Amino acid sequence: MSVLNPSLSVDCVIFGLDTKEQSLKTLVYERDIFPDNNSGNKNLKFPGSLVADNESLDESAYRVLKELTGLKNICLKQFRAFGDPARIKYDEEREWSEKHYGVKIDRVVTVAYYALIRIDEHNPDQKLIKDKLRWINIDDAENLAFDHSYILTKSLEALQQDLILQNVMAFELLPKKFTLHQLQSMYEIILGSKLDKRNFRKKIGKADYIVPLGEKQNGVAHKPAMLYSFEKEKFETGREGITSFFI
Amino acid sequence: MSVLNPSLSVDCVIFGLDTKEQSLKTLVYERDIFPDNNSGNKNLKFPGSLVADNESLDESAYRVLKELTGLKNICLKQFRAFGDPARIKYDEEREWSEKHYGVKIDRVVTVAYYALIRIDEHNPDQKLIKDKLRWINIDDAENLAFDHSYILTKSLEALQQDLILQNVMAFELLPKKFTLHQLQSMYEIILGSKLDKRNFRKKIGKADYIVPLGEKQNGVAHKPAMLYSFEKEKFETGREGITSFFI
DNA sequence: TTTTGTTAGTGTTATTATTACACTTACTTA
DNA sequence: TAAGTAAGTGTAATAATAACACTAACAAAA
Repeated sequence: MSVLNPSLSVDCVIFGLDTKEQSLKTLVYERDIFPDNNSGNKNLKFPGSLVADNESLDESAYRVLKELTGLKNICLKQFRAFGDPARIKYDEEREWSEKHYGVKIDRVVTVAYYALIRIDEHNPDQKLIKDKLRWINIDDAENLAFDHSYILTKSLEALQQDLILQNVMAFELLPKKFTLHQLQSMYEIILGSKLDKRNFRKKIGKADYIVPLGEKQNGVAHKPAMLYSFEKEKFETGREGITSFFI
Repeated sequence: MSVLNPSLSVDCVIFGLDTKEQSLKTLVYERDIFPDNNSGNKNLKFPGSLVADNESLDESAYRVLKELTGLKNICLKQFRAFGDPARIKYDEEREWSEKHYGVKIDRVVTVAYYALIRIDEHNPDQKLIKDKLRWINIDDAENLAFDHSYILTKSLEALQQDLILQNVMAFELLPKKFTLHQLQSMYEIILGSKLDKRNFRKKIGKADYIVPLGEKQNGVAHKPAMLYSFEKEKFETGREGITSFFI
């Protein structure tokens, strides 16, 4: 690999939808620069790295994600750069970074990306998960390393706004065949609020890109639900039906 | 001043509302690295500079704007980073940058900001305007230096989206006392489309932060219009009335 | 003083979107 | 066979949007 730029990094905020727990989590990478007992979350940071001199920001983000988590074929979205010279708060953090990357570090501007995946589908590399990576609930993500808690707040705002303004990412989270309950539940988890079932279905009914398959669930301990699929082509061309999603 | 980071810059896309010409312009800085005759817009770039090592991105953007245009007290908004390693397209551009900043330059990631001002109010420094700066119509801004035409496209999208989702910046463009015609006209210029007068006024009527002053224009060659003012406090707290602006 | 040009200002109707709200059905498991 | 669970369905009130055309008040020109 080529030379790393000591003042430029990318960070990936990976949101994981936990459909069982009905919660939204984020993937963090654990280091051991502060002693275990009273470190709080200071050892936890988002997967990220310095940018190499021959790669674009997007390329860098995808590379880093793959190297640090094993995740690929997921869609990252750049949402902001963070450049406070005091982002690196502790001497230990700076020392860790210098040792880790093998370069002298002064200030680092980071370009942040986010992605949204299903935890039960795209699980990251199991060896990494055991060793360094951990899913934490977004509500428990205070006082992360650097300014990463602030980045998390901003990325959640960006995600919610993109979801409301109809981002395709949301649909790509679902299995190929899904029920309206699953779809609604996904919106509720991400937006952090409950939606009315009947109004939700009324709205979905107008979207021509969400099509019933004429096929039902089976093996469930309740009335089996109709399965639906998301038709990307219809979504991208036209996009009639839904005006805006649940503002 | 302190050391400039050779791989990190900020660029400011300043949108200027030209109320007389009913058009949206942008402020560009002219260089002389390509011969005058066949250079197209290649000599034109947005005001921007490398970032100093002790300043935040925001500070850098405000500093650069002031140094290069004389503009201050305007609100810049960061909207994206651009990091294609091939952003610098021509050898001449690289050479110019190296001479200009006095550092060796490989690849530069730029963090872009935009602002929206009224051309007839905040005119930039007159000496600079004569010498280096120029307002150009956004429709004539093709083939600018580096990737600045692409940056312009993206910044306009960001501006329009922010305006629709009710950004305060728009109101700060207007004189303290303004007519509904001026307000509508501003929206039309920025959004690039015409709005219905009656529906517009109906919508504005619901916004409690746009208040009639009980005072009229005078000296105009037509029926004098009621003057209104924008009340920032009411806008920031509550913000009842308008739901979303003209999607 | 009359005419011309210009922007101000106003209401209705039809359509569509939003919100709030409660019961029966179909399946599995105990 | 009962209990538990999610599926699925309709209405009515309110609010938002879109399309549409004329009269009023002023300054300047004729």
